[in-house]
Amino acid sequence: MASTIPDETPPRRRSQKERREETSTRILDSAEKLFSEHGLHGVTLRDVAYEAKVDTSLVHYYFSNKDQLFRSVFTRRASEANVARIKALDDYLEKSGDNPTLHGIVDAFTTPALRLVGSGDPGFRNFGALVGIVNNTPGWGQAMMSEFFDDVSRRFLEIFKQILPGAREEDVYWCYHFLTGAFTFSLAQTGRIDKLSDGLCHSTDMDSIAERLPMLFAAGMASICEKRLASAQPS
Amino acid sequence: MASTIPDETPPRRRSQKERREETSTRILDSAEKLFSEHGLHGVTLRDVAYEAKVDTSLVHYYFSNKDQLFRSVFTRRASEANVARIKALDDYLEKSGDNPTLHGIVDAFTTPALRLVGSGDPGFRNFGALVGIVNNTPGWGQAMMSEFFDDVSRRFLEIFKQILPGAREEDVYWCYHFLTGAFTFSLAQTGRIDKLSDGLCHSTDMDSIAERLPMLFAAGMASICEKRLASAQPS
DNA sequence: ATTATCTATAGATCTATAGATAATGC
DNA sequence: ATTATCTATAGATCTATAGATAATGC
Repeated sequence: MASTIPDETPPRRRSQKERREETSTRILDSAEKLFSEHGLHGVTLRDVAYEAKVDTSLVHYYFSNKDQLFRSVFTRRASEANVARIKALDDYLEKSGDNPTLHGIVDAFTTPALRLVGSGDPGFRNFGALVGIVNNTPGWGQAMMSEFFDDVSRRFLEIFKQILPGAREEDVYWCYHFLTGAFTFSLAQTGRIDKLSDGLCHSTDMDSIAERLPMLFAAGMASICEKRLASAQPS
Repeated sequence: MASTIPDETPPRRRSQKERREETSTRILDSAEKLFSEHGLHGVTLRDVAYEAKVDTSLVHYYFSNKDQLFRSVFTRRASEANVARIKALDDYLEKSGDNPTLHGIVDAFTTPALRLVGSGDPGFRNFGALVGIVNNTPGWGQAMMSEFFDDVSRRFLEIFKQILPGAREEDVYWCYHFLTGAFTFSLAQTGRIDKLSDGLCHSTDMDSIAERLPMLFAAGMASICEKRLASAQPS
C-alpha cells in the first residue's frame, strides 16, 4: 500500500536536538521505572542502559553519574507536582474566602499529586512509588525530600496553623507528620491492601484514596487539636 | 591492682557456643544498623563484616548470603514485636469486655511497637527504620511484609470490622491502609519533622507519637465509617 | 565543526568458595 | 573430631573514561 503513495515523505532523520531530547527522555523513563522498583542502590547503570536500549556510556554522556541521574529523575516530576499543589492551594484559598476548612486544605495538599499518580501516565505512577521510597530513607533521602518539598511543606504548615488557632504547635506538626506518612505510603502503591482485602481494594486506585484521605485527616486533626484546646481552656 | 588479687580467675576463653552466639549476634546487629541506614542494596557484605569486625567469609559462614542475612535481621525483631502486639490486643479485649473502643484497638495496634522502637535499644530503633523501608518497597519488600505481618494484620482487621458494624468493608480497609502508612512512617524516624518544626518535634520521640496517633485515627476512622453509614441509612 | 553514539577497557569492587589454621570438645 | 576463624582467590559485576566513528549543522 505504502508504495502506491506517490509523494512519499523522505525518511527524514530527526535533528540532533530531537534525538538528544528523545534519547535522554528514554533514559530518564527507564531509570524512573527501575528506581521505583528497586531503589537507588538496587539499580545499576547497566540495568538502566539495557532498559533504555542504549549503551552504558550514553548514560554517562547525558547524566554524568548515578546520583545525578537519580536527581534528574526526581526533579522532573517533583517540580510539576509542586506547581500543581501550590495552584490547588491558591485556588482553594481564593474560592473559600473567609471560610477555608481543614478538609479543603488537606484536599489541596493531597489530591493534585494523587491525581497525577493515578492519571495513567506510567511516569507519574513510578514517581509515586519513588516518593514512598525516598521519604522513608534517612540520609540522602531526607536531604532530597527537604530540597524538593520544604517550601511547599512550610506553606501548608502555616495555613494549618492559621486554620487551627490556639492549637499547640507540636500537635499541628505531629498531625502533619502522620498526614505525610499516610500520603506518601498511598503514593507508593505497594499492593499490600490488595492482598489484605483479597482484591476488594487496589493500592493504585487514587480516586478512592483522594476521596477518603482528606476526610479522615480533617476529622482526626480536628480531634487532636481541639482536644488540646479544650484541655487548655480551664486555666 | 589486679596483680594483688590472690586467686585471680583464669582468663577462661568463652565456649564455642558462646562465641558462636556472640559473633553471629554482632554480625546481625551490624547488618541491622547498616540496612536501616541504606536499605538492602545499599549495603555490601564487606560493609557488614567491617562494621562487625569480622572477615567477610564469616558472614557467609553464619548466614549463607545477603538475602538470608537480611531475613535473619528482620525476623529477630519482627517476631518479638508481633508477640507484643498480639498480647496488647488480647489484654485490651479482655479488659474492655463488651465495650472495646476504636481508640483502644488502634492503641493496641501501634503502641507496643512504638514502645519497643523508642525503648532506647538501638537494635529496635534500627528495626523501626527498616520497617519503614521494607513497607515502602514493592516486590521483595511486600513479600516480606506479608510473610511477617499478615497474621497480625488480619487479626486486627477483623476486630476493626466488628467494632465498626455496618461500615463498608472498603472503608475499613482504606482506613487500615492509611493507618499503616502513618504508623510505619513514624517507625522510620526520618528526622523530617525535626527539620520542619525547627527542632520542636523529634521523629524519635515515640511517646509523643503513641499519644497522638491513636487519637487521630480513632476520630478519623469513625468519621469515614460513620459518614458512610449515615449516607447508607436513607435507603 | 560539532555532536550523538559506539568500542574497548581500566580499575575498583563484590559475592562466594576452597582450603588452611588454631582453637575447643569429648 | 569438630568447629570458629583466617587466607587467598576466582569470577562476575560495576562505574567511568578515552578514543573512534558516523552522523548533523552551518
